[in-house]
Amino acid sequence: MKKYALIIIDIAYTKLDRPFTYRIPQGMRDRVVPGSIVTVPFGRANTLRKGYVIGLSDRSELPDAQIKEIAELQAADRSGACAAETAGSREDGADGDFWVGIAAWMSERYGSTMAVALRTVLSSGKPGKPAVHREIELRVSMEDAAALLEAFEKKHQVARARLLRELMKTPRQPYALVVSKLHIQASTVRAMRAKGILEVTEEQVLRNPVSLGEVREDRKQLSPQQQEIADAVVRDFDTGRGGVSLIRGITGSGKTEVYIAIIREIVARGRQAVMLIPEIALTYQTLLRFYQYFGDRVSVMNSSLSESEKADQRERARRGEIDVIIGPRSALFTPFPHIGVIVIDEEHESSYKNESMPKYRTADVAAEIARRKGAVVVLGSATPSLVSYERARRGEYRLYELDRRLTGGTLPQVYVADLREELRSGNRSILSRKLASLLEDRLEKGEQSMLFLNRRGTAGFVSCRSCGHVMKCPHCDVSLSLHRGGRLTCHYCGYTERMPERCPECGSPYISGFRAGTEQVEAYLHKVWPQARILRLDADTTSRKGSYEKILSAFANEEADILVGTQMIVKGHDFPGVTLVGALLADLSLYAGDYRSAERTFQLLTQAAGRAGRGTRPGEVVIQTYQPEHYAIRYAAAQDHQGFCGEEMLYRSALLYPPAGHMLAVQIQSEQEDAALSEAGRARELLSAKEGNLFLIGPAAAQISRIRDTYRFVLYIKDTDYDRLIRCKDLLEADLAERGAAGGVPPVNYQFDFDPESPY
DNA sequence: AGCACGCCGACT
DNA sequence: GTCGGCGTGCTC
Repeated sequence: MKKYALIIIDIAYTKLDRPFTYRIPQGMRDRVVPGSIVTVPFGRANTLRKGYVIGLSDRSELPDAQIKEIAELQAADRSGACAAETAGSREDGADGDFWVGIAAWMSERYGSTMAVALRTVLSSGKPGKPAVHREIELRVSMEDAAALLEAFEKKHQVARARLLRELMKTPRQPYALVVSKLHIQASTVRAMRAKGILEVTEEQVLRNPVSLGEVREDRKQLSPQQQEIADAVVRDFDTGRGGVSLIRGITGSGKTEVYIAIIREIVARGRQAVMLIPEIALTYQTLLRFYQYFGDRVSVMNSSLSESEKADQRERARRGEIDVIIGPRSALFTPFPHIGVIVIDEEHESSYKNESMPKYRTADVAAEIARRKGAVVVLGSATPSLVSYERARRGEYRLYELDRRLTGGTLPQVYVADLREELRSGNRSILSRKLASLLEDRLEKGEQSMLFLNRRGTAGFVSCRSCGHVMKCPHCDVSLSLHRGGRLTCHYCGYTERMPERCPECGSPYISGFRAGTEQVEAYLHKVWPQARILRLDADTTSRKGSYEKILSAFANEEADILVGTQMIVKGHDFPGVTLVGALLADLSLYAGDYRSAERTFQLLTQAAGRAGRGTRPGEVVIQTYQPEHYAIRYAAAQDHQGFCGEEMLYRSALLYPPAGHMLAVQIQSEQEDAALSEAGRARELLSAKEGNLFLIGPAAAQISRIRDTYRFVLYIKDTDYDRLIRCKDLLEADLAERGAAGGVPPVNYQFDFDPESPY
């Protein structure tokens, strides 16, 4: 029985990201194992903090007096201490070690702290975004505040004065923003709070749970094509060949049935299955099909579950009470005793890349878990990501095709409407003549249509019609967006202010928001076809809990003729009554300003086209664009994924973008612009000196050059060898640690993103 | 992330 | 002097 435990404290701070030795109390010695989550006294004040056990030891190099004792064993989440007793399996009893190993692999591969990686893996929570949002609020009148301010200034209490002055400008502000911007210590806030000058409020951050409606579906027989794929994957599992299989299956080709067939076989062999779905696409139809086969041996993880409910699911999985878990990205870390298969549906979806640290790609972590467990991975999509498709083409993944619709329906007829042409012939409306006439036709026939606008974000920015001044966030380099109730909000830091009556720049009263979007489209449609029943789906209409599902099921029940929305309407849902889909401005997503914008546009348009004609009637699609000759639009119209990939790869290869090569984005942040810039320059120097012959770009200011008064610079490193990029990351980290010891580090922060999927 | 330690200017 | 605030170091 080991006496000591090596523990990583749950603080996302590089200097603390190393193991600390704690004594295990007698009564806990048989239960504390790697992967255990514990509470330990930490620091001079012995404040109780969460920690993760990463190893055990008999003795310690430190004098015994310096070692503290573990206070509490919080959870034996991955302990494996009472794991299934199946004999002969090599990973038995070491499950905690297994997940600690995965965390270590992730922290090395993606350049995060061990604490953050362990948090992601062990508690299966949602790292990064806090569950509570703290705000500081002024609690005295303006007169009193002015008096206090004067008093503080007289006493040279500069920190308090700074904070008070800021609160007098804006009485309520996010805690994190204030503290970082004004260099205020927590103790200062606490002192002022004790005096009753301000109050710190905590708000629960709401998540929108998905509530499910009633649907029924019958069991289906697999087609020969489906059966063949299922058999091949199961064979890979049986022979121990393992690996990743990619299924390219057009919408309606029955990918879900293939997943179920594979999972059934592997579950029958005594192993468990993880079924991953994109964040918002958990459809009742999918769930029901799984229930039909696995009954109460299947469980669902979704964002509406509380932390304790999630913990319950994990516990059931660990005890072997369930065989299948369905859930988003985080369900990957479900502590099954013997994972046999991991399925990732709609593999190309962006929600599979974690946007906060560690910035992992789900398919890659899944492949690593599978490799270590002797399991298989199945990826499925109608429009596989270029990364996955290229790996399949190179033979790293196995590629399978499902190219027939099960319903026997034909592929939709796609038209491209040239908006320049429309303008030339005097049509200035949002609808091309083609789309307008088809829409008219559907309304007459009583069939349904979907119109979507692929713009990112919904609330428009506010600008002055007279001088062109755009309302911007004072702390971030972005424009503010107009929300309900006439408030302007910053999406990056949460800053809000009232919508001004007059332009702050020129005083003109003609300042207003552009709500150019779905609302405008809806109004236009209503004007032209007053009798048409229209539903609208965007961030505005779905801000209330459950309204997203409500709108979609109303449309599925044919309670409306037209559904207008942003890209969220093209994901996942199955509307048999829809025979017409219109992409109103296909170009919009082409201008996102990063190397993946063409790919995203192609995927979006192809997925949208797939929504038409899912029932028995054939569908039609109209893509409206100013650039009909752009290859993303041409190939989407032709529904030609392979063709698109071929052309896109030419471009990626020429510039060594992923998947032709690998790219590491090094983000260097500081509140001092010059410090960030010179640090970034230093990083570049160091890399070219030590590694040499690297493809370096920048440093340059990030696209959004300032967030929360923190300046952001990016340095890109491109190379064909991923491991070399890891070496670069290690090099920078080591240099930082070395200089930290010597005490010569400017106040900068590094963040790494391997093969970034969104622009910086 | 917190908290103690030590430096520096204002008030008894 | 010493009270009290603000920056710097250390945490098994």
